[in-house]
Amino acid sequence: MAIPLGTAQALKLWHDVNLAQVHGDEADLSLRQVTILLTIYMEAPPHTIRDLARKLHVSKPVITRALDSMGKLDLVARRRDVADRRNVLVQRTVKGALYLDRLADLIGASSKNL
Amino acid sequence: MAIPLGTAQALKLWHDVNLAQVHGDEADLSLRQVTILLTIYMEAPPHTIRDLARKLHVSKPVITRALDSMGKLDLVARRRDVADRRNVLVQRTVKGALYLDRLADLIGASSKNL
DNA sequence: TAAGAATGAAACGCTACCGTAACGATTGAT
DNA sequence: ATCAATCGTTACGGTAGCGTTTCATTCTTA
Repeated sequence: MAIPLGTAQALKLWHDVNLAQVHGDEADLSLRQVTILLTIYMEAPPHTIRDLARKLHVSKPVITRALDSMGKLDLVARRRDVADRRNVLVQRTVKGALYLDRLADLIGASSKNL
Repeated sequence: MAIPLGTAQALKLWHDVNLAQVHGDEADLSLRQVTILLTIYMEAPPHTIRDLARKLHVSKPVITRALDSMGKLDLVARRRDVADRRNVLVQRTVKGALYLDRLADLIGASSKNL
């Protein structure tokens, strides 16, 4: 982006995207959940519960529960680490990728009419 | 903004802002709540519960409860309409304006390092 | 191999949100 | 003057999130 967003533009962008999310039929995730989802998809694996908790400065149960919820929605998947069976590796799914694609589209589209 | 956001940029922006929100000590509002707050501050008054509900495509109790929560935080204020005492006019507050200022700053700052 | 550390999950109590339905207050119409 | 319509709120039952603490499993190391 060439020009950083001014106050009014930033708020309009935020408003438009949020409004579309509220309108839409998508499951609307909590702030923490989206952040976790984005971290999983934007940073390089492997992602363990502990790593995610540390990155987001939240407790491990927060991550576990968020993965429970998003797992039910097929947005992420869990897998035991075969090397160290204490670890759980969080993995991406097709539905999760699609979800973020749509989110990105929404942001991109909203950014066009500022 | 001169150049609309690409997929990776959009998601990075979203991630960074959300992460800052999760880290921060601010009360993190729900998706609906922020949307309501933004609507109140960006669109011209008067704002009634019914209008807000219609704009966001949600039921009136959702608005009432969101105003309850945000009212406790002094982010918005309620006032009876003197002309038609059935109506409640939703009004802005200093704290609400500051909250959105900080949000806008966050978005603006994040938009700089894309 | 036995003791300890580390990991993720489960349990517990709490708070808060949602959708639907019912309600009191106020206004407008007949 | 009533009766119906409108407005916002409250009540109810249900779901889901949070923080903290506790637990079972697995690995490490002494």
